[in-house]
Amino acid sequence: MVQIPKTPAAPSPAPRSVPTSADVARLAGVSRATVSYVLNNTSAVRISEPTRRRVHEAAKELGYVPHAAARSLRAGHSRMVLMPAPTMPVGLLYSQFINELQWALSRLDYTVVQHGSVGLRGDEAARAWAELRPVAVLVPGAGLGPEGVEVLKRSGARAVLTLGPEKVEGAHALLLDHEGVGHCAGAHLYGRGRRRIGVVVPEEPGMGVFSRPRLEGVRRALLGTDATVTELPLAYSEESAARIAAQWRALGLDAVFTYNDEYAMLLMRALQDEGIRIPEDTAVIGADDLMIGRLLRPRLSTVHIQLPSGHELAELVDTAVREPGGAPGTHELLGATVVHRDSS
Amino acid sequence: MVQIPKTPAAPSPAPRSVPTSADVARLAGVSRATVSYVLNNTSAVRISEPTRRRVHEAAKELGYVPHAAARSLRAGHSRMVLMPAPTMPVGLLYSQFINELQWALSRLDYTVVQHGSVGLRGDEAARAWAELRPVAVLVPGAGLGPEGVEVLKRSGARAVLTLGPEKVEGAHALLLDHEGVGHCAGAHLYGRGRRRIGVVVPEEPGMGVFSRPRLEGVRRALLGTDATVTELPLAYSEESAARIAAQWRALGLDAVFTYNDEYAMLLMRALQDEGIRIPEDTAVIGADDLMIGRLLRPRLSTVHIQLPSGHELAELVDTAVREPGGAPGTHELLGATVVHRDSS
DNA sequence: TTGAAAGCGTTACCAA
DNA sequence: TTGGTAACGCTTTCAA
Repeated sequence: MVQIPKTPAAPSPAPRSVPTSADVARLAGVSRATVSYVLNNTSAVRISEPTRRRVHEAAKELGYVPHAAARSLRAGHSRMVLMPAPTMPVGLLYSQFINELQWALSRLDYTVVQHGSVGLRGDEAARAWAELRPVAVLVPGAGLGPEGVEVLKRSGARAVLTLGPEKVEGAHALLLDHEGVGHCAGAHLYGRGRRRIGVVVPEEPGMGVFSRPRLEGVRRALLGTDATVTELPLAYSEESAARIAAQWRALGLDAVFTYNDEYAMLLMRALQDEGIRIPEDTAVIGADDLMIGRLLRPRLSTVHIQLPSGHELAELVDTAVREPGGAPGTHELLGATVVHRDSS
Repeated sequence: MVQIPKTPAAPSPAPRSVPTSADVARLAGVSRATVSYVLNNTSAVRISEPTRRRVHEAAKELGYVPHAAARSLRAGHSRMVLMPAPTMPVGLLYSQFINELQWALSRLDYTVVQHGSVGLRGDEAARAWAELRPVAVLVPGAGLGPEGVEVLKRSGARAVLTLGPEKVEGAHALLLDHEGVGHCAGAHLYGRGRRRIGVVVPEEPGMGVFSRPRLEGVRRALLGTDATVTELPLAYSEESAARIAAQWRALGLDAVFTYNDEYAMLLMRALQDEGIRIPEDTAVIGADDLMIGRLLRPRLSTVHIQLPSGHELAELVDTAVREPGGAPGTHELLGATVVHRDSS
């Protein structure tokens, strides 16, 4: 490898300034306008075939790539759909959903961008997003308040969608019914004859928005029955699971809802290592219906959450963008159903 | 909820056009320049305290958010670091790494953005990224060719880093030594006395770039020995795993390297369901050192990959941005080490 | 301490 | 069929 001293007489072409449409125009011997017409296939004007070719060749030769910022500045809008990048490791279910959504939105000619907003609280994050002037913002989880929505709309976002446990004023909300997930699990365990029911509450910060409603759902399902609910704080580590498992017999629980399948795997392992039999001594049910649940022995019962398909959600975004007047309060409740396997 | 007919006399303020710095200036009774000075804390110029206050108040009242595109258009550069969003579900290891990286880059005042480039092949993707004029591009995995790098650099990217199995001309490369991972695994199994060694090759499209070098690494480790290597095509589904497990005794293997821990879990389960004892009949080793490996019984041996810390990588990006001349060929080799548990 | 004006790269209108 | 030109929102130099 040749080390380059001071003078950039490198083998690779010297770092020229980046080519603009003006450069293309100059090289092709036409005006900037013509370049724009050709490269955008503008149908309103007809450009002669030889000219088109010259423009295309010039563009290719220079390695011209249009400047998105300039374009959207001129146009007054962009086709960017912004989502915050997940700030914590996210399950398979959700990451598949994201991919599907990105694909569907690309088909509709949107550019999907995940903004790495770490360490930004609520409104700061909203402002950071707003600087990019996205045409739509899709926020999973909680954390966006009504003020945030307002900031985004004021800065030109034609649609703000939330996908989370609670409705946010001014935004289209897709309600993930975490409370319903808990309710499902609780009702299922009760129906299987269990009465002393534990509920795992992850200790990882930020999970509270999801875990609390799930817990409440269990409580509601068991309201007015003779069943009891016991909270089980659990960190995602073997030590934490072992600690709980060691007290298990003392706790006297005959069932546990583990928040999700990943925590289920963690806890089941610890329980089995303690000699607790599943489901005879303790029934276990998870949530999210991940692949690992099917691979556990006994196979894990779980609560399946009916996420919208990426395609549906993409359509929803597109509609909201095209008709910003359309009842911003619309919301859909996403269902939960039990998948009964062998662990309960 | 009030349905809005035609006239947008909504309860929420009518969708005014988005406020610009000119609007702020008008409301505060100053010039646009002054607004810019105040909001950017420009030190070269001293603005009286009362004026500052008026500007800040006006900005807050209008909900003004600066327009990033206009700013970077004028400035001639941005602080955006672009990464392609992962196109397939990604392990815990990697997603934690991404988070750490995003955090570290934010600390250095970069905006991190993951671009959802689905269905775009190599150079198309590079062009799409180039339109956003990122100051740096970080590409995990394969798929970016030298032409792509050239496009990005020509459009002003001051640093292009790849994090993958092979070096790309013109880019800083962090080499993930997949071949070394396979070599580790192969050497380990051989050292444990195994001689008929299977290697799982995921059938999912796009994994070939990673799985092939891992396979080759095993081959190299066993070169010149009496051990044999058998390729085992496996899809990430229970059926596929069951199919392989059914033929297992006929295959006569005494060890298997499962590409990673997730495939290990899948295959181990199928083998155990067939009554194959691990590690007595067949030793198993995975890779990536995921949490699930510790939860399997027997505990899974695995190959740990030494990823750079997010902080280190962020520094590397920053350096590359500030000194674009700095030997674009630099590369680091990231090590792999065996974590020996009970499955081998 | 503040204001006027130029210019970043694009596109769209109007004139040639 | 093509070219000139203004405008998008912002920063910055120069002048007042």
